[in-house]
Amino acid sequence: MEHRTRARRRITLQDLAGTLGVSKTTVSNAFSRPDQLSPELRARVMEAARAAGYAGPNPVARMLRTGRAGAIGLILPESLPFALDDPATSELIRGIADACEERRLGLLIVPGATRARDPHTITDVAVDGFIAYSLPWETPALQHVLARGEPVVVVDEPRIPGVATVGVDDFAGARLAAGHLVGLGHRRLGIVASPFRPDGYTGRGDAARVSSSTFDVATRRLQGYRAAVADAGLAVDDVPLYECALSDEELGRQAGRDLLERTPRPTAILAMSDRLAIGVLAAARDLGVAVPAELSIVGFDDIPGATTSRPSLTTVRQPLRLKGYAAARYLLDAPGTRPPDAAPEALPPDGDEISLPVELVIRRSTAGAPPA
Amino acid sequence: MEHRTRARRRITLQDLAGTLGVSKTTVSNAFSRPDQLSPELRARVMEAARAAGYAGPNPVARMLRTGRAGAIGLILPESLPFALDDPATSELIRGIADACEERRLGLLIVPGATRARDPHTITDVAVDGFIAYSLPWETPALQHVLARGEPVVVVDEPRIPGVATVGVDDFAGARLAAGHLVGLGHRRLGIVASPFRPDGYTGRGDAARVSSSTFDVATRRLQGYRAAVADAGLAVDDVPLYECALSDEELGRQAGRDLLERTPRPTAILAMSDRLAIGVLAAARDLGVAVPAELSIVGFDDIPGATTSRPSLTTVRQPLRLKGYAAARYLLDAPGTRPPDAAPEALPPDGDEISLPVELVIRRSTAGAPPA
DNA sequence: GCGCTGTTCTTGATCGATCCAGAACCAAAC
DNA sequence: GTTTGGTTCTGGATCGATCAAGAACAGCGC
Repeated sequence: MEHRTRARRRITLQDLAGTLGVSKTTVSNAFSRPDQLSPELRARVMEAARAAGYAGPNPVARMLRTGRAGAIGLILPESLPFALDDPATSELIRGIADACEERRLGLLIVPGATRARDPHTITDVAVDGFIAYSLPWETPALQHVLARGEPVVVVDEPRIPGVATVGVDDFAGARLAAGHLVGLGHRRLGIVASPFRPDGYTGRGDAARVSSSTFDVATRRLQGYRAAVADAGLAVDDVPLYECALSDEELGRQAGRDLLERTPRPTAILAMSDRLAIGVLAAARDLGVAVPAELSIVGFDDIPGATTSRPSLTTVRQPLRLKGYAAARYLLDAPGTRPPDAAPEALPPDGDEISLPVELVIRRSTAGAPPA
Repeated sequence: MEHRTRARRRITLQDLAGTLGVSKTTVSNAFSRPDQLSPELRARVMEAARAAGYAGPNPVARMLRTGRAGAIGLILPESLPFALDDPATSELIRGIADACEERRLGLLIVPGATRARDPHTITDVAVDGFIAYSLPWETPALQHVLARGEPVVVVDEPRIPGVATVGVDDFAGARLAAGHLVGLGHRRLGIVASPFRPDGYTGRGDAARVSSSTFDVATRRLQGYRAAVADAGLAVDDVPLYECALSDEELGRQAGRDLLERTPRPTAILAMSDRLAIGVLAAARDLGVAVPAELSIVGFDDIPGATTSRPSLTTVRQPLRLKGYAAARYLLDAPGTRPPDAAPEALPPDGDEISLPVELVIRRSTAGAPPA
C-alpha cells in the first residue's frame, strides 16, 4: 500500500535524461521527433523509458509549451442526457465527432450552459476552440469563452457580430413549410414554437415574449411562417401560437392539444421541430383527429424519427450532421484558429456566416385542406 | 486584419501584475482565492483585468501547476456516432455525465479505441482519469493509459488485475435468462452472441473463437447460458451459436435468420443484447415465425426500446445509467484518484470489482414452448 | 589542410500559472 | 516597549515539457 500513500513523484523526462546521461531535448525528441536522433540512441531512450515506467511526455506540460490542446469543446445548452435524447443534437454531435476523428482530436463536452452561472467549468477546460450550440443571447458561459478570446464557432445561435456561425436559412425553411400548407388550401393554421426565452415558459403565444426573444432561430422561423401566411393574404395575428419550453414530444403533445381544442380548429399545424411535430401527432391521435385527412402537420429538422412516425412526417430537412461537421472544420481551419505556422491566405474571413441548405420533404402528414 | 496576423501575444497574469504594480501572486489570488487579499485591491485587479481584456488564468498553466485537469476521459471502443446509436452506450454516457455535472467536470470523449493503433489521441489528452468502456483485452489505447499510470476505471471489460472494474454479474444474468426459457419447457435453444474477438467476424459459432475470446462479457454470458442449459440436463454442444461482429439490429436479424432456418428450428433464442434480440424479432417477422407462440426471445440490457418493441422484450435488466454513474464516482473518489490532500483512509482498495445487480424482466416475447 | 554541408546532440530560455516562505505593517496584549 | 498575532502582499522556485541557437563531429570535395 505504501507506494501509493507516499505519492512517489512521477518520473519526468528530465529524470530520464539524467539517468541516461543525455539531455532532455534528446529524450523529448525520442518521443516526439524520432528523425532528430540516431536510431540507436532512440532505442536506448525508449528502453530506459520502459524500464523506468515512463510513458511519454506529460500532455499538460506539452500543451502549455506548444499551445495546442488536442481537443475541441462543445458547449451545450442543456444537460448531456437531454442532448442525447434529442435526435437533432445527437446528429450534430455525430458530425462534430466525424471531424474530430479525422483530425484525431478529442471532444470535450461542457453541458448545461444555459443553467450554469458559474464560469468555472468553462474557464478551466483545455481545448483548442469551442463549438457553441443553440444558446440564448447572453449565456454567461458563452460570454466567458468570448472574453477569453478562444476561437469559437456558433451553431445555429446566437448570431454574434464577428463570430463565425454555422446554421441554415431558417426563414426560408419555415416559409417553405408554411407555403406548402397554404398551397394545399389551408387557411386555419397553428404554430408550435420552440422557446423564445430560456425561462421554462410553456403556454400560449405571447407577443411580448416573441418580441423580446433571445433565441434567433425560433424568431426567424416564426418570421418565415408569417411571411408565407402574409403572402397568402391571411392575417398573421389570427394564427394561434403555442410556445414550448423544450423541444420534446410531451410538450408538443400538450401544444397540439391546446391548439386542436380551439374553435375553429386549425386544419394545419407548423411545428418548429420534428419532436414537437411528433408530439402534435400524438395529440391528434388522443383527440381522434385524423392526420392528414383532418389535420396536416409539418415539422422541422428531418430527424430519423420523421420517416418512422405514423404517418411519416412532412418536414423541412436541414443537414444536421453536416452542420456539426462543418462547424468543427471551420473551427479547425479558420484563420483565428489554425496553428500559427499555417498559411493564412485564401481562407474565409472571421465572423462568417455559413448557411447550409434546407429542403422541404413531403411525406404523409400533409394533404389538402378538408372542406370547410 | 492585421491584429490577427500579427499574433499579438496574449496577455498574461504576469503582464497584468506588471501594469498594476503588484505581484503576480496577488493577481492570481484575486481570481482564485478572493479571501487572500483586500476587497479594494481585488476590485482594482478585476477592473484592470477587464480593461486589459484578461479573462482569467490560463487553464493549461494552472493544470500543470495544480495537477488537476477538470475533466475525465471516456474511452469508447467504437466511433462516437456508433456509441450514440447504441442505447446501452448512450445510457452509460448519461450516467457518467450525471456524475460529471455533480462535480462540475468536463467529459472528454476518446472514441475508436479498438481501431486506433496510434496512442497519440490518448496520450495527448489532459484528464484526471479515464473510464474505459467495454474494450477487448490488449487494446493498445488501454495499455497506454495503464502505462501512463493515470487512474482508470474499467466498465464491463476487460477485467485487469489491480484495475477497478464496474460491471454486472453477467454469468448470473445469462443463467437467469436461459433458466427462464428452460423453465418454460424449451429444449431447442439458440444463442446470438456479441463478438468474442474484435476482428469483425460475423457467422456461425466457432469453438476456437470462443475459447480464445478477448471479450470477457460475452464469455461470461455464454457460460451463464450454458450453465442453465446443463442444469436442465441438455447437451451444451447442441445449442447453436451465431456470433455478431457488432451489437446492432441488422446483424441480429441476420443471426436470427440463420438460426431459424435450421432444422429442427429452435423454439427459443437467447441474445446477448437487446439490439440483437430486436433484430431476431425482425427475422422472425421476416420468416413468419410467431413470437412468442412459436419462438421465445430473451435479450440482455433492458434498453428503452425493449418495452416498445413488438412484442415487448423479455430481458435481463442491468442498470446501465447507474453503471456509468458508479464508474465515474469511483474514479473520482477512489484513493489512487482523489487529490493527494484528501484523507486516504476508509476507502475501498484499488483493483476493486463493483458488481451491480441484474434482474430478469419478463415481458411478452417469451412463453411456454410450443408442443413438439 | 581547409572550408562546407549535414547529422547529432546540448544548453538555456520559455510557456503561464500556483505555492511556499517570509516581509511589512498594524493592532492588541503583556 | 516588546511580544504576539493576524492580515496583506511579495519574490523566487516550481510544474514538465518544447524550442531556438549553437557546439561537436563526421564526411566530402578540392
